[in-house]
Amino acid sequence: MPQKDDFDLQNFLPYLLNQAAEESSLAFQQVYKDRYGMLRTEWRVLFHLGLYGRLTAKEIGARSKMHKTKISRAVQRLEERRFLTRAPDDADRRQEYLDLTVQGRAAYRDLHGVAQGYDAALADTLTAEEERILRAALRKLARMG
Amino acid sequence: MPQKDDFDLQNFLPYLLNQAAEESSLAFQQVYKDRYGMLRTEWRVLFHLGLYGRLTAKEIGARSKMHKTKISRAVQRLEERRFLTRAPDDADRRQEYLDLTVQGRAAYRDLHGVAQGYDAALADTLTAEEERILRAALRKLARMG
DNA sequence: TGTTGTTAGTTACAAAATCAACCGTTAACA
DNA sequence: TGTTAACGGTTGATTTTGTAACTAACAACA
Repeated sequence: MPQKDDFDLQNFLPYLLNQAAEESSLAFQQVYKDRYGMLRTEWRVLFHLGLYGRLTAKEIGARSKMHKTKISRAVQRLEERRFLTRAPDDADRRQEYLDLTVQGRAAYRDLHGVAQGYDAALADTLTAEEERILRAALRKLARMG
Repeated sequence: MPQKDDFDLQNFLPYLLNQAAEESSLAFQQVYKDRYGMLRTEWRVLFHLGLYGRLTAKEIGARSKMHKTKISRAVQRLEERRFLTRAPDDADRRQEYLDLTVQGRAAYRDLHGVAQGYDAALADTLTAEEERILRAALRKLARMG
């Protein structure tokens, strides 16, 4: 029982997805790294706080599916660099509320704008139909509904 | 000039791509790790050699876009575990030809089959049109033509 | 209350990725 | 030829990630 011999790495979805993900994030990665010295985890935490406002680390974890140790370390670094502050929750002292500082919000606005422009530029390499179906298919594969 | 406020992480293509890539590779990762103790870099090198036959590390790098240190270390581990051998190139002694051993080819055939089945299972969560357009769009984004 | 189990978050240690410097070989060319 | 630059590949130091064990706080319920 021979295998279809046109099955190579370029046809393997996980590989294709990974290549596309890496390639497509390269230029943007450079921006948050160069402008704010951030790692991807930090940019993600910043983005969540900028978009949804005050959150706990747990809530960020639930939304982003990042592991809690990644979040913990990202929060530490963002705090050190004065992009966010922690506020104790008196009703449950295990958790802390995270808020962006003025500086954090400025970075968020800046990067949000860059991301939007970058996303549009990527989408421009696709037809409208491709873009729509790509997004739908990716959501399915990522199990986001 | 306000920003479109429906732009969140779930709409940011690099993020979506990354989530889909991670989610979709999880189960397969488990297979080459459990059966052969391989890392992703090693599975990729193995796959390239299985698919294209004898290659140098440089050629694997050109095809896979992996960094040369990753490839160097993956080759080392695959050699230690007797999945491949090195053959000197007398015409250019800087480089070596890499060949799979019998054991390496067996692992390749096994994993190739698993990958094919896994890819088909992923594709089954999509409609035929979605699948076709997804692959085309990913190739564009990954700049593979 | 007291015990047991769970949760939010951190820390310690191991595994892996990244980056720069490096070695031996080949190429370019004076 | 002799010198310099470029190349293929490896190594070592540093950074980042992953895994598990941990702390402090809360919850459930005898």
